[in-house]
Amino acid sequence: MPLRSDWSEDLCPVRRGLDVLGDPWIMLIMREVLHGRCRFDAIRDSIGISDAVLSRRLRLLVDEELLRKVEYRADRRTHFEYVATEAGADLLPIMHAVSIWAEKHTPMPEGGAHMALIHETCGAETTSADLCSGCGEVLQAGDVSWDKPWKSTRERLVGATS
Amino acid sequence: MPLRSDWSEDLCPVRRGLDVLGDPWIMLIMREVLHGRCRFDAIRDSIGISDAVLSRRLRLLVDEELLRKVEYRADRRTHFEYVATEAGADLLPIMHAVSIWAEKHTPMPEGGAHMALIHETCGAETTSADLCSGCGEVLQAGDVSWDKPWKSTRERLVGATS
DNA sequence: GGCCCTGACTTCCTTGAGGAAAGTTGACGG
DNA sequence: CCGTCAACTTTCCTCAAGGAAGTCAGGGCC
Repeated sequence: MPLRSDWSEDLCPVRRGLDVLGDPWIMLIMREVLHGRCRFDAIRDSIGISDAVLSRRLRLLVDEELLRKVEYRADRRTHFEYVATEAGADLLPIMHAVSIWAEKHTPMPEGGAHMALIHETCGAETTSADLCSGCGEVLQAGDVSWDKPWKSTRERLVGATS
Repeated sequence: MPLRSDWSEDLCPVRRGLDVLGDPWIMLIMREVLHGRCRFDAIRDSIGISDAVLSRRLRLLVDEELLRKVEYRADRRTHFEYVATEAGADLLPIMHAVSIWAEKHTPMPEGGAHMALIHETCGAETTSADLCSGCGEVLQAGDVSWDKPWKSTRERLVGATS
């Protein structure tokens, strides 16, 4: 992102993190992948990003090892999909923190509703970003569902694949 | 940020949050303010941002009510400083989450060191973003210090001011 | 009163990011 | 062997983000 300097070598971890995460698309793409929407079209249609930008971001994310590109067969054809690495799945607490902050501090739009973060292991809703506020366990992508009442869905996230 | 669409009305809280936070400068500016570097010059010199960009971002942050601009007198002059609102101080868990992620998943540069997040209320280092992993209390900006060994500082953050 | 200083912005110019649409590649399937 | 589909990649255009330099408004000093 050359409109600003490179922060990947910065001593402060916040800045190093923002070097990758300080882009609004990155987090949205990772959210889709953690929701199991792993294919190019699925991601594009779901977040409303242009082909060119999505393509660039996916390459960046693979380079940075937040995603891995894998082949698989379906409909008797070879497809590609993107799966989260451990680094990618570990963005979960950041997404939770953003979500909790936004629910508290941005106005709820018409037709919106509270999105509950469910720790499926214990069944409780968590109000904390990285430790389940119900049972105290560390939250992992594979153990969490996001309950979106406005879509009537409760989707369990997909964790990292080795 | 009109290079992309406006997400402030989006039903998904992650997207609403990223509408404000999906910019690398925002978080850095807020970090400086929470560290007590509240004046224009102090922020600029500390994060290496140009005057124009800083000025725009500060206005945005005041509009969005993450910061409040206040006058104060020092050196027999009237100065301005920016202080965090509650919404601003509540970015703390996001910063912590980013910091924890970056320490785990980005390479530590030459001369870097682990930045410990200290919950001054109980004295323990926390490894969780929003609940102290030592005592379980909710982490508030005013109760946390960031220990940066590479600068030999341990700075206590400034919380929200009503 | 004139002059300089510092802090806090604006103005202006260049560059590069975002997006629409068209082109490309490599299987398949008919 | 031709069309199709997924998954990009490229091209081109526009617009806005970033940054250097200029501006302005107190305040102090002589």
